[in-house]
This record gives sequence, C-alpha cells and structure tokens, in this order.
Amino acid sequence: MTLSKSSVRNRLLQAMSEDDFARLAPHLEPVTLSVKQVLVEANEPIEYVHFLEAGLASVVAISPDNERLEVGHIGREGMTGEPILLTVDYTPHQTFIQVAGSGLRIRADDLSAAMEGSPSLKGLLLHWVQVLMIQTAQSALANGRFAIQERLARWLLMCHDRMDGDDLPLTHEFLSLMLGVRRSGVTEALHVLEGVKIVRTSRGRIHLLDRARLEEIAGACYGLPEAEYARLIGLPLKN
Amino acid sequence: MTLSKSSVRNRLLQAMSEDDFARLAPHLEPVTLSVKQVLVEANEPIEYVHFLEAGLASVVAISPDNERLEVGHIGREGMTGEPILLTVDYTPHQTFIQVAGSGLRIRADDLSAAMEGSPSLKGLLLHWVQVLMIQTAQSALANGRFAIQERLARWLLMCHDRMDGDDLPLTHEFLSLMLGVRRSGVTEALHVLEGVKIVRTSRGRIHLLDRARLEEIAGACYGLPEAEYARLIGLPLKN
DNA sequence: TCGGTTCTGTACGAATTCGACCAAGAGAAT
DNA sequence: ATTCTCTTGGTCGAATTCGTACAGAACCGA
Repeated sequence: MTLSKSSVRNRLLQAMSEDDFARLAPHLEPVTLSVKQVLVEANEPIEYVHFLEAGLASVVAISPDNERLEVGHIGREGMTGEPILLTVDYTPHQTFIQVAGSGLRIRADDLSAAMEGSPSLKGLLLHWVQVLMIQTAQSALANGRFAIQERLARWLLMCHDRMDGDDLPLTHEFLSLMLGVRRSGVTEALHVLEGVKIVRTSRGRIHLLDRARLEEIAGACYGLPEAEYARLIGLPLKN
Repeated sequence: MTLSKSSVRNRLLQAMSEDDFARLAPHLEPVTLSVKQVLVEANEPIEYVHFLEAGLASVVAISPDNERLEVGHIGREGMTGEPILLTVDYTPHQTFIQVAGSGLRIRADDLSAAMEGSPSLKGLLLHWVQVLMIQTAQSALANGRFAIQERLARWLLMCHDRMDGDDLPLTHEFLSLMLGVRRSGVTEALHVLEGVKIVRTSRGRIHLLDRARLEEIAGACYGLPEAEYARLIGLPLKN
C-alpha cells in the first residue's frame, strides 16, 4: 500500500501534481527523526534525501578550524540533500535534526530517476533549491548587518513557521551555535523578549506568546525567503 | 562567424564539451561590461545571462530597509543569472559589475533551450549553482564568525583569483559595502596588511605583493568554495 | 589652472559582543 | 534521597566594531 498525497504533510509533496507524486510514492519510506541525527554527513555521499513531515533540520557550514554556523533551515516545507537535485553527490555541509520529528525518505538514485522523467517535478525541486539559496543569502545578510536581538527574533520566527504549536524545544547553547554568538548572549537577548512578554521560557523550551511583535523586532531581517517560497512553490510556507 | 571554444576565456565555457559549446556559440554575443553596470536587477525578469571573460561581478542581497551585502562573487570562472538555471525568472538579489571587463551574453530563453537538449550541459551548469551556494554559505560563515581582518583577506583573495594581474581596482568605500563594515574599518585593516608588506595601496588600487601570506591571514575563512569549484567543474578556479 | 568631487587618513567616545568564569537551578539516573 | 549532568543566570574586564566627523590628498573636468 503506497502513500496517498492527501495524507502527507510535507509541502513540497503537497505542491506537486498527482502524477509527480505517484512517481515518488513507491519509493518513499517513513522514518522517525531524532535530535542530532545526521541526515547528510559532510563530504560523504548522500544516500537518502528526506522530505520532512515534522521537526526541523539545519544545514551547517563547517570551517577547517571547526567553526560552525547554520546556513539552512529546513522543516516540512522542504527537503534535505539538495545537492542531489543539482546532480552533485556530496557536499562540505552537514545536515542534522534540530527538533525531533518524522519524514519520508527516498534513495537519491530513485529521486534522480524520477526527476529525469518529469520536467515538472524537476522544476518544482529546482525552485526549492532557489529558495534555499535565498535563505542562505539572507543568513549571510543577517550575520553581517544585524544585531543579536534581531537575528534571534528571525531564528525563532523561522523555527515557529515550521513547528506545530508555539513551543520551541531549544536550549540557549543550541541557539548560540546556530546564530554564531556566545551562549550568554542568547540568554540576554531572550531575557529582553521575555521582559516584554513576547516569549516565556523554561529549561529547554521557548514558548512564543506574541508572534506579531516578534516580527516587528526581527524587522527587515525576516521575511524575504518566506515570500519567495510562496511565490516559487505555490503554497505558503506556513499553513 | 561564430566563436571558437579555444578563444574564450570563461572557464565554464572551457569546461564544457565541444558539442555543448556548439549549442551555445551561435547565441553568444560579446559585450563590454563597465563598472556599476547592472546585469541582473532585483525583482525584474532576467533577460540575459552573462559568461564573464574578464572583470568581476557581485551578487548582493538587499534587505527591505536597504542594507546591502555581497552574497556572491563571479568572475570568468562563472556566469550571472543563476536563477535561470533553476527555471526561476527573477530574484530579489541584484548582480552588478564591480570591476570592469567583458563577457559573452546569451538570452535566457536560448540558454534554457540549450540546456533542455543536453543533460551534460545542464549538469555542468547545475554544478555551478552548487558552487555558488557553497560560496554564499561561506559568506554567511565569514560574516558570522570571522573578524574584519580575515574577511578582508578572503575578499582580496577571491578578487585576485578572478583578475589577471596583481592589481585590484577597489576603493575602501566599495570594500566596506561588500564586507558589511564601516569604511574606516577597511582602511585600518588595509593598513595592517600594508604594514607587513602584503599589499601596497594607492588611491583606488590595491596591489597584492605576497599572496601566500595573505592566505595565511585569511586562514579558514578562504578556500572551501574554491576547492569545490575544482571538484565540480573539473578545472581549477584560477589558472 | 582652478574648482569640485572622490578617496583616504585619522580621531573620539559609545555601543556591542566577546571570552572566561562561577553559582544556582532543574531534571535524570542510581 | 542523593548524586550527577545539563542548562541557565549572571558577572568581569577586554576586544572589536561602530558612528560620526573632519581635513588633507588625489584626481577630474572645465
């Protein structure tokens, strides 16, 4: 019994035609995804590509002296392993699970074969690559031109977009890695948000209370990749 | 009389098969490129794609409040207008000429058509997209984790890779825009390099004296995208 | 040659962020 | 209940970078 399109929650799968979905469905395999699980290892061949159904994955760049920084943010609106879409077998970046969830995986070969047979499928997935590029560029802009407060706000918004409720299971330590700042810098910035009741925090979790005001704080730092997603994929990133 | 492959200096054109080159050649049109010329305007349809032969172009992200920052760096190793390769018609980023030069332009439609007819051509150009993505990610990493001195070194190296001599025609003002720092910060960082005789500067020019030591200063900030270029395109980025 | 524009050198205090540290709290494991 | 580990709150001085300002130098066009 193969999957039906109406039962999947991944927005790329939802966005494709019945035909294209039918090409992939026989090869899709449900998997659960646990925190810190590595989906794409740096410099190792990509065997599976994952369409996320729930949870959150990060693409991180790793410098030779082991500095790390998030350069991509993927939830149920997207898929991991984008080099496969560009006929590239591996990448120096690593992709791993930040927030546990589930997904549908497919062998890279099977996906490539399906794309070869369907220009519309290929088009959709290449559009997804474009969204990822714009997202990465936005990260570069954020890191270069915006303060911690704004970057934190952006990150929380991106995370919230991809989660079901308003609870984000994140530690300060973890956020500091993603944002490329020191841990107590995250603590301080979160206290500011908590002080004006935009979030409420407890150990290992951040509860979002007022998304509208968080967007105000993020300001120009947030929104552009999300708008491009809607334009290019044809569905809003967040329900 | 169409172009011959041996006469072009663009490395993507050099890297493709005679067959693929022959598909493009009839549509390629030589153009000179002057400083500040816009090759891809933000949010406007991309009409032409440019294979650079000399000079340098930058892709910049523009935030709603008009902050700007370089997120891509393209010389004769590449081409502009990468959204076309992803079947995307326009992009929120702008691409313009930083260092005057020349190139071969082709109508976006003609390039798309040529790609449709040749998997190998499509593969090569998609590999180029991957290189650009890694470069953008590296910019994000650089902006987030490295100091001005290292970022400046990285930028000078990237520029030098794409120029013919050791003279880089760049103003401090311009570098400050690219790096996302204030102008006098660039002046100070350049003085450091000048003090140890890695560069010599004069109004509007930076003359590179000792590339090896500049690479040492850039450290982990430089090199990864360049290595991926060689791997994926099959030619070294710099001769 | 002159006047205007662009570019560079330099200075100042202010703001941000860092790095390193320690102590207290929360939860998990025994 | 006790111990251990992870997470958070908070501090310190130091380093980096900022914003702004101004003056002189180099270049350009008339």
